[in-house]
Amino acid sequence: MALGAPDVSVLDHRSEQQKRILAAAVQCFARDGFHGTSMQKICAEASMSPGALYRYFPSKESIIGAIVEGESAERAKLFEFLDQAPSLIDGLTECIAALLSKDSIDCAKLGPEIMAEAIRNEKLREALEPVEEESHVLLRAALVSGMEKGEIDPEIDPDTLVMLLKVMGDGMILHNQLHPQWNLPDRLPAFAILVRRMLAPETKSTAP
Amino acid sequence: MALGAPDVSVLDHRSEQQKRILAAAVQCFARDGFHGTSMQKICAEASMSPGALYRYFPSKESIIGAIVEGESAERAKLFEFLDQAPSLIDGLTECIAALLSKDSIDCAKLGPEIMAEAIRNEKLREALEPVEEESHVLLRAALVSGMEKGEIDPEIDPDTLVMLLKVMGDGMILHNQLHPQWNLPDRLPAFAILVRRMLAPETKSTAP
DNA sequence: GAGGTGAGAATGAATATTCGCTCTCAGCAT
DNA sequence: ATGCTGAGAGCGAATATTCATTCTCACCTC
Repeated sequence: MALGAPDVSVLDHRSEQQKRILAAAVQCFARDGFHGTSMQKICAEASMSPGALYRYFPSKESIIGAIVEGESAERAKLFEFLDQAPSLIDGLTECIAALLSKDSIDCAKLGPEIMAEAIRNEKLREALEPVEEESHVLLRAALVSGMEKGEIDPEIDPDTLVMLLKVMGDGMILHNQLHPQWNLPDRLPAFAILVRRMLAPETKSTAP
Repeated sequence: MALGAPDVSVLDHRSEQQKRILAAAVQCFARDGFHGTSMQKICAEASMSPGALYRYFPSKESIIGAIVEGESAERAKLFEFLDQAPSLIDGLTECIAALLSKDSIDCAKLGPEIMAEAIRNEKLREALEPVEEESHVLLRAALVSGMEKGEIDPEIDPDTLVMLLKVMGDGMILHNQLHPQWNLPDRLPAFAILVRRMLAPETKSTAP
C-alpha cells in the first residue's frame, strides 16, 4: 500500500456518489419530511440499492446531518452580501425573497422541517447553533452599519432588532409553506415599507 | 331495549375517559413530538391498556386531530379579548406573552409541532384552515378599530398588517422553542415599542 | 484473480392495531 | 335475597407491517 495520496479518481467517485445520494435525499425529505422518508425511498430516488447507499453514508441520521450542514451554510452566506444592496432594508427583502423563491424550493421546504426537528433533536440543534451565531453577528454588523449611515435609528438596541428580524424571517419561511395560497412573496414590498417605518430615525425637528 | 336516551352516566364515563387520554397524549406529544410518541407511551401515561384506549379513539391520527382541534380553538379565543386592553398593541403583546407563557407550556410546545406536521398532512391543514380564517377576521377587525381610534395609521393595508403580525407571532412561538436560551419573552416590551413605531400614524405637520 | 462496488434478500427491532378473554355490575327472574 | 345474564369495559398477548441496517454473493475492472 503506497503512502502517497490515494487515487484521485476514487475520491472523485466517492464524492460524486455522495452528492447523488444527498440530492435524492433532499428531494425525498422535501416531499415527505424526515420521518415520512424511508431509506428505501431515498434508494429508489437515487436509483441505488441499500447496499450501495450504505457504503457512502453510515446511517439515515448522517444523511440528515450532511444536508442540514449544507443548507445552513448556504443560508448564512446570504447575509454576506447585505452591504452591497442599495439600502439595508432592500437587501433584507432580497434575502427573504431568495429564501422563499422557487429557485431554492427544496431549501425552502426543508426549512420548517429542519426547525421542527431541531426542537427535539439535540444533535441537530447543536449543529445549527454556530450557523445561527454567525448569521446573528453578520446581521448585527449590517444593522450597526445602517445606523451609522443614518438609515436606522441608532436609539434601537441592535440585538433586539436582530432577534425581531430573525423572528420575522423564520415566520415568513414557515407561513409561506403553511399557507402558500396567501402568496406571501407578493407582500414583501409592503412589508418592507412597514419595516422601514419601524427603523427610520425619528424625524424630530431637523428643520432649521 | 328502551327507546329513551341512554344512561347519562355512561356518556359521562366515555367523555371522561376521552379527556384522560387526550391529556396523556398532550403530555407525550409535548415531550416527544408526534412521531416520537408511540401508542404504548400514551397508554402508559394514561395508565390504560391499548385495548382500552382503542375503545375511545380509533387511531393515533384521530387523537392528534382531536388535540389540534382543541388547541387551535383555544388559540383563536385569545383574540376575542383584544379590544378590552388599554391599547391594541398592549393587547397583542399580552396575547403573545400568554402563548409563550409557562401556563400553556404544552400548548406552546405543541405549536411548532402542529405547524410542521400541517405542512405535510393535508387533513391537519384543512382542520386548521377555518380557525386561521377566524383569527384573521378577528385580528383584522381589531386593527381597523385601532385605525378608527387613531392608534394605527389608516394608510396601512389591514390585510397586509394582519399577515405581518401573524408571521411575527408564529415566528416568536417557533423561536421560543428553538432558542429558549435567548429568553424571547423578556424582549416582548422592546418588540412592542418597535411595532408601535411601525404602526403609529405619521406625525406630519399637525402643528398649526 | 483480487479488490473494490453494488444488488437485493435477510434480519431484527419497533409499532399501530386487533383479538379473545376476563371482570364488573345492573337488571331481572326465581 | 340469590343467582343468572348480557353488555360495556379493560387487559395484554398476538399480528401484521414498516423500516433501518446488515449480509452474501456476483460483477467488473485492473
